[in-house]
Amino acid sequence: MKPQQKSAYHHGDLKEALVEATREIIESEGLDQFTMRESARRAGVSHGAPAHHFGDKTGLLTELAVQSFEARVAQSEAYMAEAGDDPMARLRACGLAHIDYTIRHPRLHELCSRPDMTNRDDPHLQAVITRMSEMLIATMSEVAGHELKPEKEANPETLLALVVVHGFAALVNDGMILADVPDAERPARARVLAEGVMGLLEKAFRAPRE
Amino acid sequence: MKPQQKSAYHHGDLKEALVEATREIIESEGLDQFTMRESARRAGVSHGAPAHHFGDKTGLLTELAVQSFEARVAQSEAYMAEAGDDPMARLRACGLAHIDYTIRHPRLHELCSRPDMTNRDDPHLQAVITRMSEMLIATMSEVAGHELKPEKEANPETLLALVVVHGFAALVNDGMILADVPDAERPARARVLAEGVMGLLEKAFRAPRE
DNA sequence: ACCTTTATCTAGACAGCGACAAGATTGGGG
DNA sequence: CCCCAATCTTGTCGCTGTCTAGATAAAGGT
Repeated sequence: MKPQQKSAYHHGDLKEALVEATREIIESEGLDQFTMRESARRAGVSHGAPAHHFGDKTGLLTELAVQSFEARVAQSEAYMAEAGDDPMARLRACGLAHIDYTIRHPRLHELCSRPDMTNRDDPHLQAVITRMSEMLIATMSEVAGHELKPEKEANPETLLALVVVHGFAALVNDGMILADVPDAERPARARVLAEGVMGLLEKAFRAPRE
Repeated sequence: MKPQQKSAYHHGDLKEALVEATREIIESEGLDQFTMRESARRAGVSHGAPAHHFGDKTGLLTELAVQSFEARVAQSEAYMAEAGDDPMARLRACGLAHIDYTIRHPRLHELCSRPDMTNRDDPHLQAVITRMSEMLIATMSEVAGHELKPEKEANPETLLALVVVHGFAALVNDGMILADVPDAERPARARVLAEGVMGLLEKAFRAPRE
């Protein structure tokens, strides 16, 4: 019953092994270096095996994208739990968590933001994205003091928060800032900069009634 | 001397024709649909012809990226010239110009932000990116009232401006907002939202001395 | 006018890719 | 015990990017 290779056939947990191999390829070599055949090679199976579990290339990548989103949400929940009960502190923690995850896993984030490589109609993918959106709206609602509409573009504060988190991480990953900083130090340096930007932002947040 | 096809050989302006074909493929079909062979087909030459002018796939895409950056910078300059002399108005125009270009040409912007598909060491590419950065710093310096350092991460205001422009456009192109709006209306709708966000932001900008 | 040089483009080959189909192997339910 | 369904292999197809050698045409010197 162990998920070891009992024989050439019936690997035991090939599906997860393929996803894991794919994650390793993408995180170390980059998204364009991934091929189904290379994943099969690393899992020690033939080049046609992955198709049986995932249908096609998009299917495999979609499964990895789902797992990445879940890890992102989990990290965000952990940061927020650590932040205590103050709504603004929880919002900051949420933003910093997303920025941190995006910078620590730039290739996975790239995968997650590429509709041409993932199946946007996949129910698991839709579910985790929905869950992530609801988390944000709930957090923003606590700060606002009343229930906000689920449409993110409905109120400028939600939009601004999204824009800053998304934009800051993208700026780092696109090499427009902190490009010369070693990878290991980048998350810490980014956090300092992000806190500075967020400090500036709170002026805009604390005076919502003009 | 006309750049028409004088004969099968010596197209006359094949290099530019290939770049143009590549632009059309990418803007209409997407970045992953582009192949050197398809560009050659559209230009009416053999599959090996592009390599002579660009070396390899990256060379061709780099040339297109350079042209895209130049168009972006040109549009930004036009918006700013139209905005008059007020520094804050010029900064707003600069930001709106970048957002507009990014949303109108999402595939080209994707190309420009993918180091794995373009040669970052290309001198033309470096030149136009440098020119773009200098424009931003100069514009921010006018607003600040004194000369800012060229490092974008040096002062929070510059960073925040970058973050918001970059992030807003990315949010739209990633389908996280305005996803249900038809392509034709999206730039106009985005502009309204962007002006709203920028209005919120000016509170943070107008009180730089805490 | 001729001939050579050089830039340009063609044509063919190669390995690697994703997808598909057909077959081999294995484990579990009747 | 046996058959069935799930799992994995093997071979094939058209496509890709890149490399090579060769064909063609324009330009320039004499």
